[in-house]
Amino acid sequence: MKGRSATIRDVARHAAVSVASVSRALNGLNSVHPETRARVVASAKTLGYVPHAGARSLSMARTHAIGVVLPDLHGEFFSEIVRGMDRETGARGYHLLLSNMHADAELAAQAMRSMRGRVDGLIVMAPQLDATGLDEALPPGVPAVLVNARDPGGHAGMRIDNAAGIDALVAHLVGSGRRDLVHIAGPAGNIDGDERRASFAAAMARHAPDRPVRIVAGNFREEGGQQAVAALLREDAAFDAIVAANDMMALGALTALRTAGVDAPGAVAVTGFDDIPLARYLGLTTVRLHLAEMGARAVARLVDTLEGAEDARTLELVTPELVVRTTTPDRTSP
Amino acid sequence: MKGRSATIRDVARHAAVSVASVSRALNGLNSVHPETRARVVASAKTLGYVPHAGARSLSMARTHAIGVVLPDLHGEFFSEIVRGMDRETGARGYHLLLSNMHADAELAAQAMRSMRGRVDGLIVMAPQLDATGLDEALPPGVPAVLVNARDPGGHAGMRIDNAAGIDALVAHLVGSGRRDLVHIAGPAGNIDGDERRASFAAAMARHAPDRPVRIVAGNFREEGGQQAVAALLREDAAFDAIVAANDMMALGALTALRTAGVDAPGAVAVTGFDDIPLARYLGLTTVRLHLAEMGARAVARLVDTLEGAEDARTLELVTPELVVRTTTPDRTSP
DNA sequence: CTGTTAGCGCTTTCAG
DNA sequence: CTGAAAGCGCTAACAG
Repeated sequence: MKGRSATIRDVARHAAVSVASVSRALNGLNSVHPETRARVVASAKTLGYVPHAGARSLSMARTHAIGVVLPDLHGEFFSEIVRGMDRETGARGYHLLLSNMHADAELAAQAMRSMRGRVDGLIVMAPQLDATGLDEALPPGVPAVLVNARDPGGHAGMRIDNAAGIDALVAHLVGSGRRDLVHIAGPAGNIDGDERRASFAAAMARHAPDRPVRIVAGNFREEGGQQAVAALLREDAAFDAIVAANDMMALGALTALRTAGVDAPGAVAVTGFDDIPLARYLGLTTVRLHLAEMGARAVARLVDTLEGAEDARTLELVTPELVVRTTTPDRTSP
Repeated sequence: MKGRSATIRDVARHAAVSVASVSRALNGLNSVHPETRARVVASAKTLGYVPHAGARSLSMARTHAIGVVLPDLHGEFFSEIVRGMDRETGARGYHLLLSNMHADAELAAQAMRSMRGRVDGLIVMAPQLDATGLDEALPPGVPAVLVNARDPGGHAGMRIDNAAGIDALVAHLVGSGRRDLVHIAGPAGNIDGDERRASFAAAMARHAPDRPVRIVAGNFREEGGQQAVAALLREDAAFDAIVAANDMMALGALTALRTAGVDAPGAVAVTGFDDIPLARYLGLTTVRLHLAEMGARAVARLVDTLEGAEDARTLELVTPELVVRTTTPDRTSP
């Protein structure tokens, strides 16, 4: 009951023209007699003809699809990025082909290979893969842009500008009268964690050069924030602001502070990083990432190079936006 | 500098065999002399040969990809579903091809057509498309499963079991000693909103047949919950439990109640629907949707039919899970 | 076990 | 303006 769907040949036969003419007519080439085109279009419609994208791709050596290799769609993070990519991809007339790559580098390579002939370019989100391991995995001749990779090597790359984010936070804190900031770091080895930690030191040097750079360990999780505060309190440290490496730790810090009887935004201000939904709800001052925009930019750059533009194969940063809420009240004015 | 990547023919030449043998060797067909296979594998490796998936698909009439047509990746909702699909899809050796369809039915149809020859099957998330409009849009001969569609028509479908969710909530409330429940409904016209409203009446009939069915209008947003409570308070209604059609409205209701001086979980219990992250944080009793599981099931069913199994082309429901937290304290025991 | 030969469905010279 | 024919890269009979 399901006679295979009509091919271009069926249409040609029905319209009594050659397949070449059908192709030309349907693709809007100008060298087609109006009447011929009309006949073809009519035949196509009555036969319910839909071009076979696969065949078209093979013949044109162009799939109009871009592949995305990512660790796991887990959490707000990746889905936001993918959302931005999906958007841009649709706007440019491309498709998105997803493939999640499990931590293992070998599987990652395989995931990429399996896309050859299916996509025109690749976007790789490989927090764990380094540039060289990537070069081996990347199919030769396939343009790629690396998102959130430690080192894009000779490829185009997209990253969050952690330094700018931390700098904005520290500047804001110092500007609101805070003097003794301490940073709750992300897990060592994590790209963003590492960058934010380093950036904190740099920001302190710039905005409060006379103050010491205090950093306590964390893990990006809520408990991490609580434990960090506990440690701080235990050693009786003096501090009036906490710059957590992400929102979850900031929340943990906030609750730990309050349950310990510390006047949370009053005596010690708290900032996060990411601007997760909960942050808005709890009034956490933080930094918004514009993940969707980053995804969109990745696609835009890739498509541009696919369509002939020369890409600088450089690392492009997307700047986070400071979002001031209630956990960092101003102290400079009475 | 980028000599086109090696084809099967290059490998054949290099290994001094026919392309057929290369194909057989590389695809693990048994009818190949071990030594030949070894030579082929070696040649493939030295040439850096990666099979061209597109060509393979065309020849085999099988893409091993499934297309997903969805409104927009916005919010926790869709990304969770897509995540589940991505998982299952990877496990089954398939790829996911995304394509977001803007509300317009014509564009939706186009999105689906554009996938012909690119995918073996389709998963359509079309809250707004009805079954008939879908039948016209669906490429003929392409198996599809509809997720969250009002009426799957003659297709396979997946949906959240709203009735089961509401029933569990009402049973729990009545079981904890509540008598006067009121439902804050979702926007009229929304599938889930409508179903939950109807289910509320049904659940009341079953668990508290002697009580009236009270329903106030809402819109799935936080303000909707606040306004609903305001209206309730204004008319001096007597109620000891609110069953909101989703978590956001439950939150709105909760805060409205509290700012109005009502003892929130004490005098009136509140429940939501969805189990968004915020719900856990605020201790909201609600119902968890298992969205990822739904996505995975959709893929599983589709792949099964693609691989020959007979699908019942029926609507399959995924049951939500009651999550009791602190907004519904027990009142039956002192 | 291996090679030859048709295609898969479409685009694209190259001649009319 | 139109048609015939040669592929795109790979698989799958069909003969050896």
